[in-house]
Amino acid sequence: MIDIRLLRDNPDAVRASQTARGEDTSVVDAALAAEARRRSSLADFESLRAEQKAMGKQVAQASGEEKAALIGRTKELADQVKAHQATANEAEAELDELLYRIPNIVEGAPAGGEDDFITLKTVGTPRDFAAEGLTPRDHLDLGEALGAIDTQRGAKVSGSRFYFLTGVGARLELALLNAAVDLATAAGFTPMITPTLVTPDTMRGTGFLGEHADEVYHLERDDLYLVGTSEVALAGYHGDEIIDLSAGPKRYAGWSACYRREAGSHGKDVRGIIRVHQFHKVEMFSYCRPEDAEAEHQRLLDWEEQMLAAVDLPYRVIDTAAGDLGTSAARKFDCEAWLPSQERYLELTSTSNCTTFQARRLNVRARTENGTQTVATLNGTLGTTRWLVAILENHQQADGSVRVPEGLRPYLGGLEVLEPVR
RNA sequence: GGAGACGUCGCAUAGUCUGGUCUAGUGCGCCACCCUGCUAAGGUGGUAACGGGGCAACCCGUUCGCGGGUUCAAAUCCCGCCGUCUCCGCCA
Repeated sequence: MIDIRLLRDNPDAVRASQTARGEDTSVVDAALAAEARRRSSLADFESLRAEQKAMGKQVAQASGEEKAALIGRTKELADQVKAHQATANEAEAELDELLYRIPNIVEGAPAGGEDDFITLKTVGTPRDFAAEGLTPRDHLDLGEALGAIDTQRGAKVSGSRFYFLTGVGARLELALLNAAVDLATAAGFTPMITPTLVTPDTMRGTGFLGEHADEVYHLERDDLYLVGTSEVALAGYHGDEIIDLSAGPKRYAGWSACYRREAGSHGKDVRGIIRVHQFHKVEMFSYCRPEDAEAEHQRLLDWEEQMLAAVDLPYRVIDTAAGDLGTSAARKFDCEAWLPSQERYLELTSTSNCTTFQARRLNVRARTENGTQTVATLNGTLGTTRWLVAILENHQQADGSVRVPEGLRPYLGGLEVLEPVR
């Protein structure tokens, strides 16, 4: 939720943000009008309520006929109070509904849609397979030969977009995620294993029940949602709290399964484990003061790049365009690794600066010199199942084996090469 | 699944039976000042959040787990929900 004061003081900034995202600006005026209605109706209610309370005190002290007369008068007042309270509540709900439809204010992201990103840098050079006289095999070919990935049985057991990681595949994922947890721990993050089922309030607070509600699994009988990322649980972690940021940002590294319905992506990335309904992820999450958020965003990006370096992948960093930002994000950087089999870049990490947007709805504040202040939240990826795709493809060798990147070897008992089993 | 107890301003607790004197008391902690040659102890005052108004001092409203209801008036009475704990049952 955006800051109502910003809307009031500088509606043009909100309009500009909406325009950059390619979204409707009329909601801004509607929200302004609702805010004015809320304030006036609230003022009406409050003055009546004050009067009622004052008279209540007289009633308490009076007795006999005097009391009966007073009660007669206060009855009428009580009805008025009730009516005005109802009006004020309606105005409040109306404003809330409108505010909820305004995504976070864009901060520095390029305007436009999905294709209008800016490439900030490119790191490493994609292998020249042609020069090596090789046609790169895709991750599923490799994974099946290594006995690492089984999508056939995944589909048999759970349907399309499900898979088994088997043998060395399972070990490789654990190695990657453990390396991510270790990197995060060394950087001062608190490792966390989080709930993957959350309440509607938690899900709504993180902004995932807006436009992207279709992406989220919902358990009807229990009214719980399966999270698409541990960001959800970590954002809710300090919900309704006043936290202490005097010693710097609070940083958590969440390890969890993630669930996505992938509605609307039929026919896209159907092969292998690029786009699946369930995967694992280590996610960085940071609570910090709003004035520190931009610098923290850079730090998260830096840790992501350290992780990519550890698995030795060529990648580029892009500054996502406004129209491609999530509801909660003010700015987003993605790291995309080169995918040899498709000769394109594939998103491996994504770090968002949500400024105060999530924290406002979740009611997370910090104490400052002048009272409390809504904090900023940020998140970023340190490792996911999808990384295996890029690791297998980029480190494949002519004989079908796969070189284990240096950074993962300690997590695989020193194993240097994954050998085909057939 | 069954039964019971509980949920109050950072923590602990009073208040709920018997609605108005609750502007929610007290202790601890914390902050400021005072006193005391150190330390300990003591004294005085302050110490929730959110919203609205005001240059400001300050004023008003909301919040006693959440949501409804009764009433002129609800921390207090009624209903529903959530959470915590204890016991029983069932299952691993």
